[in-house]
Amino acid sequence: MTFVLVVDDDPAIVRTLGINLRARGYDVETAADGRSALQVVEERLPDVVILDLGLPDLDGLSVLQRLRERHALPVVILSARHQTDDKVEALDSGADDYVTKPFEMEELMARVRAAVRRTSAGEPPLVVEAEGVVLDVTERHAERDGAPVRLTPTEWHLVEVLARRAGHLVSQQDLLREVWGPGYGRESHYLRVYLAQLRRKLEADPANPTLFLTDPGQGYRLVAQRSAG
Amino acid sequence: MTFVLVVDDDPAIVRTLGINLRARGYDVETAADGRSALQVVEERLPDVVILDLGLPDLDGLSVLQRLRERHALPVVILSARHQTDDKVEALDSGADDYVTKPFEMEELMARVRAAVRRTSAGEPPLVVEAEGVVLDVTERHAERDGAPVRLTPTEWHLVEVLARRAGHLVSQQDLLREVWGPGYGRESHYLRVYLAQLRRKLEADPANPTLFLTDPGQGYRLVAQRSAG
DNA sequence: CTGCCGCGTCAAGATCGCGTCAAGACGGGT
DNA sequence: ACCCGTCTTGACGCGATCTTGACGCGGCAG
Repeated sequence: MTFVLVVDDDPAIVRTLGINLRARGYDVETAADGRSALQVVEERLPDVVILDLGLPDLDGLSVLQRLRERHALPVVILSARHQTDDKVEALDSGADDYVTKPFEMEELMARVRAAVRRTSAGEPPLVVEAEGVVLDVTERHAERDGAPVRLTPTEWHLVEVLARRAGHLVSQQDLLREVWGPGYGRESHYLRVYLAQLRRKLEADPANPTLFLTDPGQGYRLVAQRSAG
Repeated sequence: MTFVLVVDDDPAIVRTLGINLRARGYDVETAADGRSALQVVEERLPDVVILDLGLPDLDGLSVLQRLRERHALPVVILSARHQTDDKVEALDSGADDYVTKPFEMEELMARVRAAVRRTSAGEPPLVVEAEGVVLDVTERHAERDGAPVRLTPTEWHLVEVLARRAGHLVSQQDLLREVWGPGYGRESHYLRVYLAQLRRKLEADPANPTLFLTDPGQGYRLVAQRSAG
């Protein structure tokens, strides 16, 4: 999923943008000042940044430059300043686009799409590993002792949810809701069937699982470590 | 030297842009209609195109689309139409930027600089190769065992998205969104038809594909290596 | 000791997704 | 206006996958 960082000190704008972006299937994080924006970039490396120039702490331009020093990710400037000089300076500082407030939501969305399309970063790899078993979730590739193992779509979906919280307990309800959709939550039946299949395919001894553990009455956990992709 | 193609039917604009661009060290060619614009692109392959939407012969949008069918070069739209819908449509058709007339010369220059910077810094020519099949995405030239193969615009678009992540899984949703535009994502139908066509044209044995692989329920992947352009 | 509940297992029928083919719609070029 | 290539849409068969039901086991509480 494409991950957008929205940086603006106006809560109303942050909110509207958040709603619209999420409605279009983006994952959204927000920041109200330059400092936290840079922090989010370091921690979560967005696919695209929408950046307001008028921030309380740092000048928007210096945020842009700091950002450009370390990352190539696309930046769309969103600013109340409509002077030509401002636009030129921002664009020459590395901005990919410059939109003035007030703005049309649809246009901004289209410009964000264009910016993302150009770089098309793709998803960050998610790989977990334990006891000779490798689960590359983004590539949908599984191995046991070096031999490839085929998993079905639903099995992958389940593995994905468990792998995201590798090592931690995931409740049955959460699993059902994430894999089968909202409206599910009581069908623990499904989980039993699929966990059995996953164990049969991946565990050394399916009867005594060490990878996919059951917390009776609670949920399941995947005992594995995230490894570099 | 950076080579700019200016397409506009208004001689005054062409002239002003020409002067300003040349003063900044660009090599400039002009065209007054869509037909000659496409011709120049074929012959001299500009680094960037400034394209007016209101042309006498062809719709500016179709020029853009035709251009996109064969080349990845950046296009900055310059248009009198300032409706949001027009902008959205152009940007989603592959435009890199959209500037409305009347425009500030300095701003346009900055946007052109930004467009050039992005692509020149960005992607090298994209050529993938495997099992006697060569796919030159930037040049839009395909070969199987030395014999040229014709691909349609949509087929190329699909190949381009797959080739960009050669060897990696690309989800059905990503493919649909990138090729058919945002708003698509559930029409896996299209993919089946087009993948079948690509296999028929490129695979040694279309019934047992080795190039365009299916991950059932997930997406497709192109098994090929990037080679020098 | 006994009944109940949640878990794991297995198997069978229903359903879904993929590949294939072909007909109609669309649009550009002449 | 017509022709051609391309894109969209529908139908079909087949194999893989999902759902569903039944059963046994073991822990726990009464």
